[in-house]
Amino acid sequence: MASTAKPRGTRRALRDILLFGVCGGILITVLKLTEYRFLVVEHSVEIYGGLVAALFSALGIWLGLTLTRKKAEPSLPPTGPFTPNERRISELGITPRELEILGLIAAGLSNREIADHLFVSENTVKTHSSRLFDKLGARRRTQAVQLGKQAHLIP
Amino acid sequence: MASTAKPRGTRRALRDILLFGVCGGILITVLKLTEYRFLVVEHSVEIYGGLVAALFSALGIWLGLTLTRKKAEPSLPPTGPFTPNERRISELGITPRELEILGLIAAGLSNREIADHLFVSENTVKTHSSRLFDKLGARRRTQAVQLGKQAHLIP
DNA sequence: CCCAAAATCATCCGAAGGTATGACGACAAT
DNA sequence: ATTGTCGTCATACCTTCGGATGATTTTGGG
Repeated sequence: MASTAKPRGTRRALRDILLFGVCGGILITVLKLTEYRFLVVEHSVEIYGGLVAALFSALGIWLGLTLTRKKAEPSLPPTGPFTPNERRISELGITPRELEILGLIAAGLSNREIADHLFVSENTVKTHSSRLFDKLGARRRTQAVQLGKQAHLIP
Repeated sequence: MASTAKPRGTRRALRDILLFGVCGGILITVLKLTEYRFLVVEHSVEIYGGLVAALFSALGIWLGLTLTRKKAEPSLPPTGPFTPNERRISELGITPRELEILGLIAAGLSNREIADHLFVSENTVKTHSSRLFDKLGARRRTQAVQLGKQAHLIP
């Protein structure tokens, strides 16, 4: 509990302060560099700063977009180009029962509903799904569904 | 300006940019007074440059993550035939933010992760998703994903 | 300027999900 | 007969979700 001390209210303020500090440092440096070379316009430093800021924005956005595009999906074991259903299933050691439960999870059913649908106890469903998540490398059922579809384990 | 929900994102980005420029200008002024005292790092410009690069990356990532497609390029059609079916969206009264969160839920993210990704609090995400579930008629997030895909709200 | 919608954040609390561990029976392979 | 896998179930404990509610702020329109 202490590990996740989260002052939510400060998030926004923190952002602004961070922005302020960061751009301040950057501006200082750039100004420092440019000043000793071409800058002889001490009266129009503001304009120069604005220019720098614009350049920063452009490059920053580009950088951020590029990075986000890259790390879209961190698939773990798919070393091959394409692995069919059963191949991947046996690779991951997923049992038929677990696969069946994955399908029901993807259908949006709760553990309780799955248990009723399969005529087993809810604990059993939990055990299966736990092992399934472990094999899939998922922490949540939504993630398990995503990974399962991605690996063509389920339609 | 295609199907991207344009209304409030532009203004927000504008505000950030403006803040950027303004505090930059202020910093410059302040700098003008201080640089004649402490700034004696002319010999370590390289190190300073490295530092700037690091801050650069951080700022870039932050910017890219925040303004992912709020003010990005208008290249939407060539990416894919994904039609969010705005008819049903407005029918159900789903706001852009809620739709965004639905997408992240479908990606398998937890509320906490979504909050971090969008730079808002977890409570906010919960509020959005709660209303989203209500509008979709879903009781679980897995069900919301299923219904959302079924209604072509998400790819 | 005031209003409405949307977005933000918070707190409480019960429900559902997930982890860890252990156990038992069925069944196949060795 | 021993071993291993699979399916089943349980108990305890913690985390995450989801509902309900109220509040504040931002933003766009009249």
